[in-house]
Amino acid sequence: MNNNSGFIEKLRSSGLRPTKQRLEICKLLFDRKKTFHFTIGDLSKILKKETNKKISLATIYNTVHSFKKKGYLKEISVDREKSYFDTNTSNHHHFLDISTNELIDLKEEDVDNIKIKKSLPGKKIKSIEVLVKIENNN
Amino acid sequence: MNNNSGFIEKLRSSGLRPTKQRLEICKLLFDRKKTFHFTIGDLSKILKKETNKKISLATIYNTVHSFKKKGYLKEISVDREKSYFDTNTSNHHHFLDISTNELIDLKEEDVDNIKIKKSLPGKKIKSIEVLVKIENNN
DNA sequence: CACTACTTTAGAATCATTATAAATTGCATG
DNA sequence: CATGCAATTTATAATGATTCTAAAGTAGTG
Ligand SMILES: [Mn+2]
Ligand SMILES: [Mn+2]
Ligand SMILES: [Zn+2]
Ligand SMILES: [Zn+2]
Repeated sequence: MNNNSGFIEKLRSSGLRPTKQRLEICKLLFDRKKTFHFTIGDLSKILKKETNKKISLATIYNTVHSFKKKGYLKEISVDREKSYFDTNTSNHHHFLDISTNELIDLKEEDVDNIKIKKSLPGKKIKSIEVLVKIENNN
Repeated sequence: MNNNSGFIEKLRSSGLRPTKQRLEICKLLFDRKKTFHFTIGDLSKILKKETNKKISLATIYNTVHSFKKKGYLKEISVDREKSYFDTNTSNHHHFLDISTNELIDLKEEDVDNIKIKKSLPGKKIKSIEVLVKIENNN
């Protein structure tokens, strides 16, 4: 979908220099068809396996955080001891499979539109997200 | 609502000895009309202020975790860097005020019943919870 | 009172994340 | 393409919330 020079453009256009570390991480994160949900620990392991060049852990943290700041990643909090990042940055709902700890996107059409009948004075709604915890049958 | 001897009963009946530390924490957590959402840091501060006896931090952690295990508290993950506990242990929805970092319960009638139209083979739904992020108008 | 298991506690250990500061790299400029 | 500078990477140290440890204290039982 996105080729290497696509990523170079993307990074440049948001004021990030296209270093080889960032490009490596871009390829891993964004060169796929389905949403990718990961923790920084996951990402670090995958980078170790799938890459010959070694990227320092500090750089992985730095990169994920700058991608988040630029809006290329979204952080999802579903469990105290795991912080997930999501390549799908739109507002969307999730299954959380508590048997495997896996996050799965729900599509627009999988969930009825949600109406919140309460409002608080001086406050407006910024986002509405549903988390559906699932587990193995029996 | 719940008096001291009520708490003693409650603790005994779930196999927890009613120590003065636990009773102190019970009074603070459960002797109120509205749901209480707190972090362990919050709780620790409040205990320091509102109590003359000093309860060690380890005990606060121990107590909150055993109350959670016994089903008297529920843990809510809405932000990586804060883990909230909730005295409302039912499945329910929340506002999260991102201007103040405050969690607010939504009542049953505040949110339409949610239908999930997708299902995964071999998996069943355990809970459905909505998080509505709100912020100050302008 | 005496016994035992449970609980509390101070302090140490852990571990994910962040900070630091020196070395390296991208890139603009001439 | 050589130079200069800011951005970036990196190894390492620091941080801080949580958990662990093991010793001292306490509740319940008879
Ligand atoms: Mn958890
Ligand atoms: Mn956050
Ligand atoms: Zn997602
Ligand atoms: Zn609540």
